[in-house]
Amino acid sequence: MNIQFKKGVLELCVLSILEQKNCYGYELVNKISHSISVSEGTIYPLLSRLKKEGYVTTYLKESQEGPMRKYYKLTNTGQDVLAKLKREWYSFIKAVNHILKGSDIGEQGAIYTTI
Amino acid sequence: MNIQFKKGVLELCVLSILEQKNCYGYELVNKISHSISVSEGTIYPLLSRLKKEGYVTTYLKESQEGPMRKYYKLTNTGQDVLAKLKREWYSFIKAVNHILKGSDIGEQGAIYTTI
DNA sequence: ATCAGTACCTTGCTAGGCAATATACCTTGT
DNA sequence: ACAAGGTATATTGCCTAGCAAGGTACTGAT
Repeated sequence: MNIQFKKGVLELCVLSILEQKNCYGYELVNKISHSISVSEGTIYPLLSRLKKEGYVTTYLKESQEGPMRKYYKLTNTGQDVLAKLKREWYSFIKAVNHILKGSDIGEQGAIYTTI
Repeated sequence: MNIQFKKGVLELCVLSILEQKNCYGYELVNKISHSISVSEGTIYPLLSRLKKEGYVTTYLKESQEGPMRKYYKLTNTGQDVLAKLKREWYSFIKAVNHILKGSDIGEQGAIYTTI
């Protein structure tokens, strides 16, 4: 897994998951790991950043399976940032695929984007 | 334009363009700039890296419009690396779009990938 | 001569991901 | 009782890659 590709994208992923459901850090690591390899040393500092920026708020909740969980909840600001990041992401991959297209077609299939 | 998204992807773009045609640095900056904002201070060090890694070779050629141009040509190793990077890129965006999907459908359209 | 376009390159800075490490809670097996 | 493993949080130091800013130098037009 190319580390560099993830730069900035994990923030998008975390915000997107939090839009669907409040989560705690460890849960996010596991959820994301199904699709993208990621470590705790990445997610926890990222979550601190998101809170510092005002994109999320936190609350504590007890757990039967271990120590306290710190849940993260998206704010209105966070929702706006997420929408902007999504737009940027889709236009970015469109731009990259446009550059790759020249040597792509009929070689490893095509990418069809409809936005 | 989100700077972080570009991390690692510009290498893919440069290699992909060079697969289609030998180019000099300034030309690459202009080509890529049509789709993705990028600066010379990014591309020139990147090209040095690619040469150091043995992904490209270089040759000089005179120009009527200015100083000498340094052309970059993909090596066999470079071709292999490009193929691998492309595979990684496509599987990466597939993974990210899978994570985003939950809140995506019927909101800003869908991304259909066929690889 | 001076400006703009072409063409190359380097320095210092910044952001974000990761391995390693640390802490502490709870359950299960021995 | 206690060790091991899963759950859960957080920090430190390192590395990579992109960028703004600055520098050099050639050519052609004003």
